[in-house]
Amino acid sequence: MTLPPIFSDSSSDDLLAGLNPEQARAVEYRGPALLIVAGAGSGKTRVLTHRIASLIRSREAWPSQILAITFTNKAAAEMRERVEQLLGQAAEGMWISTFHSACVRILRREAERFGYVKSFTIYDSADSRALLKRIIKDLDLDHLGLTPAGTASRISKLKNELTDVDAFARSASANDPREQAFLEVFRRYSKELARAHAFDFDDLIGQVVFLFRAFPEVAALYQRRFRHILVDEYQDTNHAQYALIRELTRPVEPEVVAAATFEYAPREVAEDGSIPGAGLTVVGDSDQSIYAFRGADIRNITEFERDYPGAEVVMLEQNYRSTQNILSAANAVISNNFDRKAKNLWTGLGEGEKIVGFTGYSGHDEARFIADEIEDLHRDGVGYKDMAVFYRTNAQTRALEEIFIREAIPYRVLGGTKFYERAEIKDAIAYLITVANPFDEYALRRILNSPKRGIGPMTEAQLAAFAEGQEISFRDAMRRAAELGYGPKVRGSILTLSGILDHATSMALTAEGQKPTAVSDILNYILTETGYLDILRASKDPQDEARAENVDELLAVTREFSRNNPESGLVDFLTEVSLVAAADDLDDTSGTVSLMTLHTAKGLEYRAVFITGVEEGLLPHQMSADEAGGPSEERRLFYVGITRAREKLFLSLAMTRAQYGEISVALPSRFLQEIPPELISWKQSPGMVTSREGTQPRALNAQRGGPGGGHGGYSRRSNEPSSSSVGFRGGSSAAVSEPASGNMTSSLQKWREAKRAKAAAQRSGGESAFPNTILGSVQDNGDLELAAGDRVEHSDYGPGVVSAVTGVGTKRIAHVDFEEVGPKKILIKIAPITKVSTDSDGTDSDGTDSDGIGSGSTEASADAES
DNA sequence: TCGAAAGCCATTTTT
DNA sequence: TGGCTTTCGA
Repeated sequence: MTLPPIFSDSSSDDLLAGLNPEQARAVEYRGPALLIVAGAGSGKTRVLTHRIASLIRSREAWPSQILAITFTNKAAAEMRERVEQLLGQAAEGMWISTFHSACVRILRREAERFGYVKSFTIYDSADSRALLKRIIKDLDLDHLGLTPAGTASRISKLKNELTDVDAFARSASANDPREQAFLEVFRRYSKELARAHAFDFDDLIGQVVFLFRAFPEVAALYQRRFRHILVDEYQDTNHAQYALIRELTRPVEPEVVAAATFEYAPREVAEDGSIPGAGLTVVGDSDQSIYAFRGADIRNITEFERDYPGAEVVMLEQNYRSTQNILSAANAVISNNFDRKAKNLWTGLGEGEKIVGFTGYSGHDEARFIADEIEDLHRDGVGYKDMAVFYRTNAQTRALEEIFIREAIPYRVLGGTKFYERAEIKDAIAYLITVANPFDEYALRRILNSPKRGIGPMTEAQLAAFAEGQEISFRDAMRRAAELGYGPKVRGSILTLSGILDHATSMALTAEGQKPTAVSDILNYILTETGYLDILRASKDPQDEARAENVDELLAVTREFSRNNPESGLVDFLTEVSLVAAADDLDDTSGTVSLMTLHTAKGLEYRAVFITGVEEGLLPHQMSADEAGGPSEERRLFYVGITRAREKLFLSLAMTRAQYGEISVALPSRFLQEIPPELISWKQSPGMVTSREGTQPRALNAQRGGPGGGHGGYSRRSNEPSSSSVGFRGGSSAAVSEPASGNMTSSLQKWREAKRAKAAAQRSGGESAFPNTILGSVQDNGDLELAAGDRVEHSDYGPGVVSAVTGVGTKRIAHVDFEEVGPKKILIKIAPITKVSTDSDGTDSDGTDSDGIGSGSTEASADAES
């Protein structure tokens, strides 16, 4: 690689070139602790990489004395690359990785100190949950409201606080049966993990902290090694991670220095014989803290100056990413969080285009809008890879994907149902784990009968009992299956599998100094010998074909891995696989639109960003409503989403959304109203979609008839001038339980009156007829029963007679002949209608089943998803 | 032991 | 809506 001359200059000046004064200070400051408060898009990665390069170039640290912690592996790789670019050489020996990867590295080295094999298994959350499920079932404790997910999250929280079982047992109240039941599960869980030589995600951090505390001489190895520690996204660290950093930056006591034998040349030793603690740099932005649910403690960053007295603080407030309009929206939104330190991002990039808003009738409608805009942008020269679509929940991808496929828009979903979560992939991985870590009985049991080889639950239980009785491992029990008096078929199955595993294990063994066997060879051997692939391929289940392809894909992944890391073997592969993050499989060269959750979006940026589902109940999410700090965190999440956009930002929502096969109705998010209206140009505003009045506001996403009936805390703002000037707050409530019996003439008059009033209001309102506020709301008719002959009144179309009803459940569609506008089809559940009278003389409908396609008269609100 | 059918249930974000 | 578990029959 040829570098411009400036990069080979040994002076540090070029590292400051192009930086603003604050950034430069953050690069140059030398002292024990530095906090960089980096607003969104303020160039923190640049500052961090330049700082590392500066430390190395000035000889204040060797690359191997640098530890940089990032949030994802991708960010780590990128940072490494950028530092190497700055230095013009490979900066070998730098540890740039995530918390989890760094801890695994330490644990693998030190595992044997506390009785674990080096090849311990890493349990992801799904594995943990599966284990807990089993334990709860075994202990027969599910009646006390103990769910796998619930206990998993509670255990995770405890571990994040560095509370292990014993510590918890001390504080648990002895006379609360539920507490005791949980303790029992927790204890068993810890025991099973240890037995399987496995760590869960939280252990990876916590165990390192315990290790350091229990073995000061081990801690000293790392305290001595790392002279500078840099932590990115510090606002999302939890207590365990905080403690880990504290341990790593602790000075090494003189007596430990004296007693230790270090394998590297010692770092400088102070006069008193100690080794000073490492310098710490943390970077973060409390406005972007979005992982409190996972135990992140915002105080780690807000109280940094207290934790590290004398720490220098640098504020980066100039944004280099977004246009002013986008930034103003972001600032306006986040300023609604009361408990934050004021901070104002500014940009020199100019005003830019307005934010585009869109309100769809349904999730599909919204998706179609997005697809159209993406195509427009693409025609205007914006590459697909420069666009991203964000959503709050993974379930929202479905509608988007359907449209994207139909419109042939290349896209890629990050995270979500991950490749490694598929059953066939988990099976294959379980085989590899069984080979790597013979203690992991759960992996072994998973593949015992997969592919089907006639070893059912009965046989499995017998083997387990035999193993326990003989005090041997499950694996040994399999080897001695002949002693169990099975029929020839079962015995043969067990022994064959056992033999395959033994051989695979011998393949994986590598002599000292020898290159490890390629993972692909091991996997290929297993898949061939067990017939796993052949059986999938021969299956008549059409899904098995896809499964076989997935397994092939995994084989390709292993080959790729061996090619890229010829020095790495089976265990390294398994480690990498367990620690992939959603954002890691982002490929910048892919040329596809990226779809991801708002959480995954953190740290990324795109020229054009679509934030979808900006609705009450979704963003902010329902679940966050009664969590302490929940609404604030949701707002930060929205803020993170907004600030990912460089040039174009689209905010969209849907008035109805298919959820669990039901259609539910939503209100626009409160966050929308926090954005100054002049920043948004609505292609279709909520007001345009719900341009009707006189219906009961009702947030369908809120629990119907639920406690409080508070509609998810949404405070309606329909008393604002724009909507009250409509002047029609009709008494025609949507309370369908009391069908208004009325005479037609007067209701028609009333309707015309209302229509005039509304039109007048819109004329006088001009542009602001569709401001960024919410007019009315979508009506929910619940289970309104309609039949042919019924008279209804529609707030836009006026009175009409039902000619037929088709569809079922929430998707029932009424075919109505309106007096004013003729025949229309409307979705009963959400149409702004009221039943006026029931068909009394049994008028039968004609053309009962004329389908809506092609008739062109299907009202938009009937455009519901199926 | 296994497959199909039927009910049931949950649905936030993730290293 | 669909993924998952349970149930039932072979």
